Amino acid sequence: METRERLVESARELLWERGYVGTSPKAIQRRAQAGQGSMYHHFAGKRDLALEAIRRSAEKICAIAEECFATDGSAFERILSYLTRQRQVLRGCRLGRLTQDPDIMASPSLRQPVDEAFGWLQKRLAEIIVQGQAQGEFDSEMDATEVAAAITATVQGGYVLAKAAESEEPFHNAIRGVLSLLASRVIKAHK
Amino acid sequence: METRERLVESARELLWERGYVGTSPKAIQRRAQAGQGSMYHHFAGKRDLALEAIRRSAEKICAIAEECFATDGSAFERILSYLTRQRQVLRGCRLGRLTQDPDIMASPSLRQPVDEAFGWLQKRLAEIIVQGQAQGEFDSEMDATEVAAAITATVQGGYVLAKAAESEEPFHNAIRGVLSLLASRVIKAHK
DNA sequence: GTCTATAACGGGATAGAC
DNA sequence: GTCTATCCCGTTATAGAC
Repeated sequence: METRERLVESARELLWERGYVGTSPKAIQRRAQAGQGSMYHHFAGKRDLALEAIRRSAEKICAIAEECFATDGSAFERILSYLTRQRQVLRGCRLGRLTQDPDIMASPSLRQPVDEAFGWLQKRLAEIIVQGQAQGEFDSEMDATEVAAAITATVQGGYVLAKAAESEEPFHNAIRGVLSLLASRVIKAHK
Repeated sequence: METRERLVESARELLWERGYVGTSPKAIQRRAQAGQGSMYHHFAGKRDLALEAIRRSAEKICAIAEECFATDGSAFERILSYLTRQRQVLRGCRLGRLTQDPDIMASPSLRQPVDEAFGWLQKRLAEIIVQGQAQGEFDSEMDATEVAAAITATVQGGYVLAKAAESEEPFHNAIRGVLSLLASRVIKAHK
């Protein structure tokens, strides 16, 4: 891997592990096995490198989610596929953790990719719910936007509870909980 | 307010705003209008002061939740009271944000109060759900532990989504979403 | 109890040689 | 492109005077 690429990947890992405030350029360089000079040659500074790392993480997260959504199956099954996909629960969400970082939130350009990814995710889930309703699978009384937000929030909150407990259990409990609630809005008569 | 007390309250505010890694002793002193010497007289160091601040925040959060839970009303109404209580949504959760802090998670003593508070919250919600089931209010098929985790996670995740969007909307959407899902498990025949 | 001085260290970046 | 030297500042204390 070239130096530039190693720098971005190292930044992605450290942002995940320690956040923006907790990550120093020096730490990124060490992990990437690159010198000071290399980093400041390829990037204007810490912020610039972080921006690229965050953008890439946001793209990947959306791509992985879309893989789950694009499977064929009922709307419920597609949501199930997303909620039960493999995750490194105890490491948390690469994007969610950035929302707790004061420097990220203070910088519109750094916050933007995070905002867009969560916005896209909720919109996509809402679309799937609406499709399910159109096909008579889901109770049409359900507010798609609200339920989509609840699902997205459960995942993010699940990570928080898992970290607090240093255990994956509360995460999986939360996912099963929201899935069971959602399952009860599936129309029984549906095929 | 005495100096010691001002230091703890300042630490609470700064931990909320900037987290542990992002908060320096100097910043706490400035906010508390206390000198270096005062801080190191009353506390062994940054960690020691943070521990007291975190413990206090955990206690307060549990106390506020219990106020909501202790109101009379159905199980659903008590949960509703908790979920719709006044919150400073865009500032996030004092405890949830700490789970994203590498230094907090690396220190058992700093993590403990956070862990206990979330554990207590989930246990308490599960109890209320079980009570609701015993009284024929909630569908008895529901797994109380899982739904309690889902509710707790929705709140925490709602904060994350709100911060990302710099808007309270996704938080309130998520809360309404989980409430509507929960409402559909209330037995209609119940008085 | 509170103050100031001091210190060792790391963060974040610039400059210029190679 | 990458390296080393250098810089200024903030962090997290400790020491001792008042």
